[in-house]
Amino acid sequence: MQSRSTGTTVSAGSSTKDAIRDAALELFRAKGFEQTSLREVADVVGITKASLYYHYASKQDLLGAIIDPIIEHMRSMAAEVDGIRWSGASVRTVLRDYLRGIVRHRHAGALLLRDTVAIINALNDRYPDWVDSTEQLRGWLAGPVPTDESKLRAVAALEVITVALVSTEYAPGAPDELVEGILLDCAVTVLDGFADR
Amino acid sequence: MQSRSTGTTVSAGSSTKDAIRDAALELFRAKGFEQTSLREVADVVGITKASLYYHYASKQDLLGAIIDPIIEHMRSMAAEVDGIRWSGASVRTVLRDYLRGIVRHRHAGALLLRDTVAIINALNDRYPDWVDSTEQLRGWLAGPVPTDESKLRAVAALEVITVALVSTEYAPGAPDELVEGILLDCAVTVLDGFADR
DNA sequence: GTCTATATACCGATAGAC
DNA sequence: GTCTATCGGTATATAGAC
Repeated sequence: MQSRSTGTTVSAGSSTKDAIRDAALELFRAKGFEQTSLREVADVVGITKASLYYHYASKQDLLGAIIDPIIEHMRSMAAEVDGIRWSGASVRTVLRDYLRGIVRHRHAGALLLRDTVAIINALNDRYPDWVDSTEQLRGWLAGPVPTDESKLRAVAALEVITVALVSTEYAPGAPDELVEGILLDCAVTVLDGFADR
Repeated sequence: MQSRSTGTTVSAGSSTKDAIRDAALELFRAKGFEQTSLREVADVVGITKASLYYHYASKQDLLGAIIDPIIEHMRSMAAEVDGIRWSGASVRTVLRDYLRGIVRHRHAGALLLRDTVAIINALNDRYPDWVDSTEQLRGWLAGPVPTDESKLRAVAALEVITVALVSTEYAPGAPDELVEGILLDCAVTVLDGFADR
């Protein structure tokens, strides 16, 4: 659909469309979605705003290209959890899988975490059931007989997971395996109320 | 500076200036700071946009009136921590005080948490050293000899504390004392790596 | 203190030439 | 696929009457 064409220097082996997406992610993360104009994105890429519209039909489309993968990950986790019996072991497995996906989509996740209001406002037409997904996962983690305490611990555990999104800022040298191990331990501990190692 | 004047019916025992601040906080929380226009705020209060500018010199001024108290709390915690020797007991005390302040400024805190990028962008002139404050608290919590693990655990512990900002959404019936007790336990546990109760 | 009216600027999006 | 030019809308902020 997109010919590799002649050896133009848009970006190392990447199309203009991808270059726009990458530049937008960087700017959205630094300045926020609403605070970033498409003119600024186009300037970074080296094209005009009108050219950008050739590749993306709207600003929401561009945001969708960035956010889609991590939203899909969250949605699939919520669906998967529906058929899993709650237990100490399955809780750890679910949190581990969730954490791994978060790490994989780290950059988009950091945007989603820090600019939640603007992004949800812009994309609640595209993802009408995203809030329900997060709610479902939270409810499952709180256990079959939720109490105020187990609900709060579930929220706290998910909050701990999100630290993976910004781990490179605070522990730049730590490899992903270490980050995943520590945060999974923290999240499980928060849910249980005591460590099980 | 602001005469109580005659008994006008601006709001129950409150000035117009306060009514503007309260309406703005509610709208900013629901729609985000940048997504909320001063015209909308003025409409809720029942005045025009021009009248609003009589009370607040700019949109940033209005945001500052909302955010100032919690920023000041964070700054004072960071300053206080500078003279405290790090220990298991002092860590718990600091986290408890921090958590109590967060609960006290819950509404402004929830705005700050969910619209971080927009708010920091709007107010980084007014609070040039706010990021340093949070960094200082985080560094102290990580202990006298920080490792990648202790740094990550410090970030995670502070992240757990922020759950207090949205606790009323997920555990509406829980009293503040219960919320504070649970979250303090979670945060301390995350920092230690095992419970100490 | 509140109003109407307006200045100024930028935004997202489109039209149409090349 | 990229450009120039522009439309329609809305935003913050101000001027000046009452």
